[in-house]
Amino acid sequence: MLTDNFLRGRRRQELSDIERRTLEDVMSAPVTLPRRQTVTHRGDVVTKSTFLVSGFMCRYMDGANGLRQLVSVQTPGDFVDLHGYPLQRLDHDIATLGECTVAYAPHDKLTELMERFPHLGRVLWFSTLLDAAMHREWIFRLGRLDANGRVAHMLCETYARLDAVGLVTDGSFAWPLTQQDLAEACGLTAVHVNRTLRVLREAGMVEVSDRVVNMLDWNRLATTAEFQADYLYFDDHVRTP
Amino acid sequence: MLTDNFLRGRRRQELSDIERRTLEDVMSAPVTLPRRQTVTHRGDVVTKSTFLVSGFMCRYMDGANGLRQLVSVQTPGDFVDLHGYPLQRLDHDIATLGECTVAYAPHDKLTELMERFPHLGRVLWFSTLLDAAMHREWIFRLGRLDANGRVAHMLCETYARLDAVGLVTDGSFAWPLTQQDLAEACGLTAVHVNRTLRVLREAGMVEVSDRVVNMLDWNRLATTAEFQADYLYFDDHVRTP
DNA sequence: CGCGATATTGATATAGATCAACTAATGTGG
DNA sequence: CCACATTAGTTGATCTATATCAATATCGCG
Repeated sequence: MLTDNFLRGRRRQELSDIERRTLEDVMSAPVTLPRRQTVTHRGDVVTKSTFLVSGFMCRYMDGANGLRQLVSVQTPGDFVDLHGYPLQRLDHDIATLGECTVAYAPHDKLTELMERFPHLGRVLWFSTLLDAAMHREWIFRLGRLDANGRVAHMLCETYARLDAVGLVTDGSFAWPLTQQDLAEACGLTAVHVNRTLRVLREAGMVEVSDRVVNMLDWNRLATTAEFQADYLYFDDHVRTP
Repeated sequence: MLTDNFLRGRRRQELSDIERRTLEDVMSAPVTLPRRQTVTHRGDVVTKSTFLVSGFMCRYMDGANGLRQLVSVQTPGDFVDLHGYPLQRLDHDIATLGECTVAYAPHDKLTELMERFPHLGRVLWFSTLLDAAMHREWIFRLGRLDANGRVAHMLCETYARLDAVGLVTDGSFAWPLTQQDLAEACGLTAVHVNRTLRVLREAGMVEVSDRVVNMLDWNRLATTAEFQADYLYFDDHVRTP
């Protein structure tokens, strides 16, 4: 099913078969989006939400100097703009990184669905709050870590999230971000990201090349990143109230 | 009523009288909390949420070097840790800045309440997403603005939020944050915040002294901050779906 | 083949950190 | 009510992480 990965990377919540099936019924047929394309602009009114089946997307804001600041990277299984359902209007842009497959969930159908399954409503709420938790960690990353720590933290988080949806093999995973993208995520320049990656590589912690990340020494990388995975809420399976 | 300010600073959503009254009934009697006290720690399981009646609170994360990184400042009318309702466990610490008055809403009662009033449920969801929107802007602030811009942005946001709940008089408002706090919010050192405030003051944009902020030139301050208030969702009154 | 996108490396500049000293205000115990 | 500690703010001197500018290398692709 399309939603096989939904909440697998956000697995705290279990969905019943009927909930899962109903959610699936609400989705449009999958659509392919080309790489590096902005699909929603700040201020746009949204009436459907995008479920990311495969590929990577990102959310970002434009700065006056022309550079953008990424505020999130979305991985398969994410409901990219579910927050647009209560917000109705977006405060940032959304773009694809690599080529993506997505399916759409119209908001009016989500409303019906949540009336029938209040528990599913709280699961969806939970999912949007997980994004907020990642935002907070992102703030920490920018505010308190140096360049090595920021890049390392970014890679640790991505590893953990992709691992949860089965997209890690032998410590390595596909990664469509360029050094420029990584720079825009970490509040650094592309040049400095390049040097930072060299440091991490020469230290034997991680290799990033050819759109593939190879985690060589998780422990040292996580230490450099001050990474603690608790904010991803993977560690327990609790039913929502 | 205690909740008079609820969603006044988040005023997109209107509550009916009955919703408002029911929400009020769920709240504990108001409690006073002393200044500069951590009230919840990362990892704590929470079974009630805190409604901030008056005063300022903040949420923060500890870095390895001992410094903390603020990830949000909460102002009167905010449901400080409503996200703890779906999340059940917090990924950050919560503390008071100045002295505060709060009231608590037990989570089991919130569940009942949302079953009776699904619309109110979406309003609460909306409220937590507003925090996420502020997180995103915070990421932008740290990733793309220099020290002047960061401090200016912080002050612009606070001004806008306090204005919405009627806590601004003649362009000035009470502000319990020390320069150290502001530094921990902006990813700067206290020394540099001090110099930054001097620059903004000498430029005639804003005066921060004696726990009071005086906005002297909103336009220039907002330009310095690249501040656009749309992410606070004040501009329109739309009913949730 | 040649062109745009990406990655890499070196040289230099700078915003902000760090270290240090001092002031002013506030509180507190004797 | 004083003596002294504590907290917050201010300013100067120096250091450093990262930005900026510039050149070259590599690679996929039309």
